[in-house]
Amino acid sequence: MSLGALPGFRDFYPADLAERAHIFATWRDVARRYGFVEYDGPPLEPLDLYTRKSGDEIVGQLYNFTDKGGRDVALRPEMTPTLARMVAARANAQRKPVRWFSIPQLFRYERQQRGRLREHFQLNLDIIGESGVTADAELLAAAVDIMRAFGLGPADVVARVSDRRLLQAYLAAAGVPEPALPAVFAVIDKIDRQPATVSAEKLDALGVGPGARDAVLAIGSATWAAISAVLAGAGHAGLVADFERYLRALDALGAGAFVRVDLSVVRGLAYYTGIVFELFDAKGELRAICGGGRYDTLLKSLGGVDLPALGFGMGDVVLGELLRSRGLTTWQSSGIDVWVAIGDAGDVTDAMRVAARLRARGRSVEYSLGGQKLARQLKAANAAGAREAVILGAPGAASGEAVVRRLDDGTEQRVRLDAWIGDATPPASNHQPPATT
RNA sequence: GUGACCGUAGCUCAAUUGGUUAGAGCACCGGACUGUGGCUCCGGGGGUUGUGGGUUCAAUUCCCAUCGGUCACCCCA
Repeated sequence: MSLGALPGFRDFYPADLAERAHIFATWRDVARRYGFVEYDGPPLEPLDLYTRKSGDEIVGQLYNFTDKGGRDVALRPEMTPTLARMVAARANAQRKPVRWFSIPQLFRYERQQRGRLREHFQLNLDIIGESGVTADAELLAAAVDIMRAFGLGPADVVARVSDRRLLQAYLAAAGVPEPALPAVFAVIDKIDRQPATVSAEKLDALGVGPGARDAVLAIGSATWAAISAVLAGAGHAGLVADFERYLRALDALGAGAFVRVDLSVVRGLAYYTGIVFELFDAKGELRAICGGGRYDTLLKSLGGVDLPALGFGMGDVVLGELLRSRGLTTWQSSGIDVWVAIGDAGDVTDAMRVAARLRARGRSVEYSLGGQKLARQLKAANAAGAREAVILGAPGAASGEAVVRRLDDGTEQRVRLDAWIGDATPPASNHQPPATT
């Protein structure tokens, strides 16, 4: 296996690429329905585009090197810095809000695990230049509609939504000391992945009192009614009203059934400034399918333009695992349209002429490249998934006639070849359900 | 980067717990059923048992290293 792909990198065989193409096509279709337009940037960027935002420690997770011109460069680990640069360069010329999406291949030097490779494709969908919560709702509704487009419903996928400011206010109201907040965020971020006793000990060590500690530990199961009551009582009626407008907007956009308020969603620690969300499979078996939120200060710190922004990333790896586990494998190839076979009196050049004319009309056509007897040709036609075979030079056929055989039920029809080719039209769709044998 | 477990054909798995030439199903290729596919039957290709050492008369089996995979940390853009 010395010739295999590098660890964490994938070979895409035709069946694998069919899945990838299906995912991309679905992403593009929903993005288009929401008015987003596609962009792209270079896969290789200056190293400091990433260190400027995240510090030098991120270098350990980058594919970086010095190029032949002495420049420190890195394969892109994320799209946001590139987006920020591109938007900043033409910020004044863009109609606001900007709705852009991209499907970059991203790279990170990390030890791979299931659902996490060293390379993946990630849909990035961002809205720039709108600070109201309707934009937040629009963004999540798009993510939810992507799930729907793949055939996933509320029983399959849950959107957990939170807000950095709500969480902070809620913790303060519960009695968490102000200086301990960042460290408490870190504990909450891990609350599902470590025993409650460990989380409790960490909170104790941070000087969080017993009452506040219990509130933190139960934060994932706190209902919006309970949370909003606490916040309203603590003088945060404005925050509560804003978030409720967000939830109502999600309902209006048809995404409400997927949404669950869960303040324990922290989304890392870095640059999110407002509403954040994650999409999970409802069974909780896989990693997050999608994550995103509002990052109003990031563009200014990266690219110099001060515009509010929000976006999400959705990778192809976990999504593909989820679709396969749910049996939603509609990308399987449906095979070719026509196989041109030649009988006794036929000649391979006749098959070529017929194939050429059918192909010119958009049909997918194969014929036997090596000389084979008819039984063999039909066997090959069947293996190729052809829907019908046209047999030239069948015994007793008049000049200009051919036999068209349907391969699903074996029925045959004698046709005038010219008329039959003339009737050929492109197939309605290349995404038929898989042909079961 | 740290730790645990696992590596046999393209895929899923065998090989009487150290024993002779490593097998089967599926897939692939071909033949027969005397020139119209799927079924059936027959045959074929394909493995340095991940790799390299070690122990032994003998290693797929035991030991070490290395590479790869899985999982948990780390990290999550």
